[in-house]
Amino acid sequence: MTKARILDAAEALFMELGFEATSMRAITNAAAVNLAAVNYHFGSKEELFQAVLTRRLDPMNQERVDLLTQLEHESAPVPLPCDRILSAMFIPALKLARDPERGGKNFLRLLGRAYADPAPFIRKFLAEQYAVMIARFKAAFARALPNLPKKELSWRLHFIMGALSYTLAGTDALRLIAELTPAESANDELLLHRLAPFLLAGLQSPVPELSEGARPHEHGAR
Amino acid sequence: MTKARILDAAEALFMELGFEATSMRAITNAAAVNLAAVNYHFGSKEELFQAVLTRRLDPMNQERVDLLTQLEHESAPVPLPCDRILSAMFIPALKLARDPERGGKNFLRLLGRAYADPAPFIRKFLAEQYAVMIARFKAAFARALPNLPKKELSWRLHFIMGALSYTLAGTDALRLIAELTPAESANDELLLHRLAPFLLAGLQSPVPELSEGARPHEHGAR
DNA sequence: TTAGAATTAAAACGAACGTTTAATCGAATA
DNA sequence: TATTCGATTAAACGTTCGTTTTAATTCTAA
Repeated sequence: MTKARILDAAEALFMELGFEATSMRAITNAAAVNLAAVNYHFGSKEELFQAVLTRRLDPMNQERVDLLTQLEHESAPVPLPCDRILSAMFIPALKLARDPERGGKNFLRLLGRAYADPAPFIRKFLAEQYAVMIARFKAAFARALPNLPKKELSWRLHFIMGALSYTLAGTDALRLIAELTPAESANDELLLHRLAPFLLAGLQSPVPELSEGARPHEHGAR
Repeated sequence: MTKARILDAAEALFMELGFEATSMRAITNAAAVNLAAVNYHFGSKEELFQAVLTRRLDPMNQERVDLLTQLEHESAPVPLPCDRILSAMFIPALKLARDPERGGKNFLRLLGRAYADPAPFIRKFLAEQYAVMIARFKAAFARALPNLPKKELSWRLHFIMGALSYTLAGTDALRLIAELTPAESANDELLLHRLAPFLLAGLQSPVPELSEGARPHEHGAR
């Protein structure tokens, strides 16, 4: 199927080069299809990019919500604890990373990059794709952390999404900085099982006191 | 000065559009200089981009190292605690964010984006820029956390750099997701004072047990 | 004042970009 | 077999890209 070959080739190239730096000719060459095939099947380069993301992202986010719902039912009437909620976010990502037929790590790296892409159509698309899932998980966390102010929870969710997407993007630059071997940083399972406890500790940490002038370790800035 | 005007305009445009999507003509128009001026003064678009980053990044990382050294001397012979080490990373970034004359938030957003950019010359450049500073901070953390395995520390530093750069990049997309007002997410001081305790908790959390088959909450994957 | 270098200006370079057009193919339908 | 219609092809479209060239202008120092 031509459409699938284009999607596969585009996924790999967008991951490697980014959206702007990937040309239609590079995509169609890699897919061994005619140059016009992308515009015929998808309309434009932007729509192709969205199709590449949707193909994997939609099912994964749905799986996350379904898993969360299932875990909550198993735990009811006790609220699902934080670590189980986090696992409902991580496990579908992990399963996808392990499945080469669904793009595997390549797709997750592409996704991590897309988060930081300034192109408006990408930002808009991601916000729409994630809105439902994030709201669902935020509600779950709010039940697990009844004493955490909503605003603080929003911040911490923001940090979690940041660390997660950044980590999955797997930039080689910081890989070197952290002195991790490629084999280690390419092991997504190991990675996520290190990341989850790290984020969990931050999520469950006490609320910092930010009352006027009472910030810890002020060093004369301002 | 023509060079300075080019650097300022390029900084703003690279931040807003990314490297590939920013054209030389857009830069020189915004800077009100001739199109050829960039190639004359900087050689190429890539070298201009590196010049934009170096102008701010070099002094900031130097400031971080200097501040860390000073705090360690004040604390000696007791090892500097984690929260003070983290503050040596954050305070220079905060000061830069507050200083419009040094690019302010725009530059930090640009920097956060650069982390996720797949372009090899950017990755290479950043790795070189950060290598010294990260090594210096890793040594400081190792002294503060003598019981934490080196490899685990590498991971946690990776997560910290990820959350920090992602947060400073300030993507609008997830701003919406987290239901934070633009005013709130634009307040870098508030942001970093929320992020620091979050990361500190993760950094100081106990080492997770990852011995074979003893992972917490395994859910049948594999 | 003037020679010479530094800088700017305007124009053009070839290459690569995303997209479109028009012709052709291939298989299912009648 | 003839017809139809979606899929594919080759070619060209106009635009924009980063860079270079050439001429004019400005600045500096003798």
